[in-house]
Amino acid sequence: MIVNANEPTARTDNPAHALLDGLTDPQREAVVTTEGPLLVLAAAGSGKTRVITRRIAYLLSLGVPAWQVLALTFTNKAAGEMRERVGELLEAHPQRESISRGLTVSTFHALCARLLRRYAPLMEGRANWRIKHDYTIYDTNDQQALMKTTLNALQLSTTNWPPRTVLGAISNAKNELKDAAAFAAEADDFYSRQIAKIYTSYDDAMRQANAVDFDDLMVLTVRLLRECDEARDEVQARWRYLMIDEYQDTNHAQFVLSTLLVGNDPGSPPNLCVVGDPDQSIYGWRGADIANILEFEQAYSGAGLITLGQNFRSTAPILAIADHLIRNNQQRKHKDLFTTRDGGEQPEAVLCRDERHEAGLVIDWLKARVEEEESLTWKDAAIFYRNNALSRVLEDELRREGVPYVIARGTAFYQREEVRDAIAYLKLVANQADEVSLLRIINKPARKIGKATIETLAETSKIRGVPMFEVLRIVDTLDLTPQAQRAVQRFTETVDGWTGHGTFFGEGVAGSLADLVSRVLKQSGLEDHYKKLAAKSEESADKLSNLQEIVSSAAEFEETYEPADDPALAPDEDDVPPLLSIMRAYLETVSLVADADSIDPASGAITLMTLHAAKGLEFPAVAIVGMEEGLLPSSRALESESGLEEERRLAFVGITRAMRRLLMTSAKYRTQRGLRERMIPSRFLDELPSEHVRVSDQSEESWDEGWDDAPAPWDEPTEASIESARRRRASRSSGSWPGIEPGARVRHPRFGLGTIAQVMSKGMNARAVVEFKDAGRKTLVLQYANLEVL
DNA sequence: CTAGATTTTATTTTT
DNA sequence: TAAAATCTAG
Repeated sequence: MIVNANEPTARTDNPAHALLDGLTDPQREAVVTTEGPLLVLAAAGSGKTRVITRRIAYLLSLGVPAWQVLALTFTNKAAGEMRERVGELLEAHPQRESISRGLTVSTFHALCARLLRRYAPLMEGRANWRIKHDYTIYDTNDQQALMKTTLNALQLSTTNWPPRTVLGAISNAKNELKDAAAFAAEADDFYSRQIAKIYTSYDDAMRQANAVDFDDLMVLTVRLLRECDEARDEVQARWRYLMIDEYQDTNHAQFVLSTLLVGNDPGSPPNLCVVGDPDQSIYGWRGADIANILEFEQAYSGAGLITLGQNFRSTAPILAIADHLIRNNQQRKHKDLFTTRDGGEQPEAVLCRDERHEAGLVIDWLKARVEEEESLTWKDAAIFYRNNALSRVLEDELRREGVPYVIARGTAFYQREEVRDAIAYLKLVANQADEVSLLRIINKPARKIGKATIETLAETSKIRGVPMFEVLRIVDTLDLTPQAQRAVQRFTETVDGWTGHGTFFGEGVAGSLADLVSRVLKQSGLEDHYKKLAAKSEESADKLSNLQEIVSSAAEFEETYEPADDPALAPDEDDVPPLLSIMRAYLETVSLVADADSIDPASGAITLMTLHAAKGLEFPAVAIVGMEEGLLPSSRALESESGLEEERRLAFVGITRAMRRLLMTSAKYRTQRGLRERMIPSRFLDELPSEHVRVSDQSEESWDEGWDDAPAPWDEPTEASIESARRRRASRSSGSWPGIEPGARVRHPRFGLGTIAQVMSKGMNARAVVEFKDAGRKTLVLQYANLEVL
């Protein structure tokens, strides 16, 4: 099946050498070069994972103690997979249990979270050290909530200072290891001075809440290892071999972190092996610095370089179009991609009518592939898209057709309102300084602590510099109505009941995590709240069952949880109640889940995911939808050349996931946030070599089937229609629909002249019943957005 | 203070 | 379209 250009290594009796079986020369080289810094440039599909896992197994079989080996990835899924595959490779080994004990395979973020838990006490009391060992991790939503309060306190409007934008600027600074003071020192214009001010206040609020964001995990660990000799010495004495996967996605902070973990003493160069592919760098927007990989050899003197160029994954035509596409990137060092898998079907590109047509077509295509090829099943098929919003139509259609599918959205469960509420209660129990969580749930469900009361509490907390929860305890001294004071007191008593007044011991305190969770759900009133509503709406019934699911998830976590007996990773928790320590571990895990983590290759279903989540995976049959200007490349990325090139790499990543069959689609019209728009096929489709792609235009087929309010395909956009679309959009955002009332004459792009018979709804997505005399007196319910008033 | 209705606004990718 | 913000009636 796979014909290897290089002759495979001969099998020997040495178990270590069995690990080299079936590897090409450069692959084998990468496995056995265990000492010193090494850069492995691994092209898409070149057996990168294979090399890393064999390398780890090889090290262990040579007698390197597992606890000296550290492998870092970006997702939990990648880490789990790596651990599993190393285990499989060692299956034959006589002492496989003992030689792999203590091996650390982790994500950057989880490793940092652990190191901070462990060593934070050593840093407490140092100037500006922000956190204690019982800190909370804030996710994007928490960050935004805190940023909103921060901006509010600074009297800055969220219109001029959008929280996302401000947080983005701060995140960039943190990725460069610039703290608020350093940022302020460099700020030489109004805008950056303002950001510096916000950055300072935000960090202040984070300190107050004893919380860190994702970037802080890196920043604070770097500071810890730089300033605390004890921590650094322990860590460096321990991990002697470090491997980093997807190195092209590391940012500056992660670069510095990796040198701190293993040291970079010219006298004894570190055993640091990094694996990556500049052509698959797709996280530039998150601060990934491609210089890390390009300048690796300068950063580590004497570093080795191995290039893996042979592709074992895709057929020749697929590889040919990927190669052709990526050659359009100017900022790139050319790399030869080659395969020995000759033959294979041509990739296809199809122009569809609209997103529904596209969804149906893609599903039909995948169905046909599965029917045609015996060895193909649903689980071998995947659909990729640029943004999550594009999955909706696909999901609808898949459900309608009864095709099994899974969607890679590991975070979805924890993003639900009711689940976030429950987690917020737990976070508050774990860290009472956590103001974001407190504010989230203090009046949820409603317990008569209203806006005015909360404002007084928050203000008092600000003025006195006391955590808000402490203010709740002295509510009787504040100028509030007796009712409000009672309500607040009852709330504090409830929370104190869960924590046993901070002791986590005694009567009424939960005995297990699951027990605590179910108490919290009951006594907070959250459960009752949804129980009451469950009979009325399906949504509430769902929410109720989600709450139950948290209890099960906690129980499951508890069952599989083993406290690390690892000196560098286990927090010093002799005097910490077990319940508290397991809850912290649970909250940490929950905070660090990623979408890609939920992908289960064993499920018998089509996988749907974003192009970003697809990196590192492969599927026999792949469809990429929404290959349109403004989508892929995304309109945001079009602002810069480097942005465009990153989009091209994203397309490259998508294409190179495909092993045998590939379909790319674009739609002529697409409804985005309720507005139907004319789309232009992606420039990336034009950049593909025509001799290797089968292109077809199906956008004008079977028009009578789809009787919706779409513009007719033969209506090419004219200046006038573009202008009227612009006006419609403008009037839509201002919320007014001039002249739309019963009797008004209107024109619809597909159905022509008509009269409004009845107004169904007003506002932004207003609809009306319109009668069309010309089209056989048809009466249709249409969106105002598509009507032109005459 | 609460709950629901109404209006406004924002849209990429994620640890 | 969907989420967030704002308004309104009880």
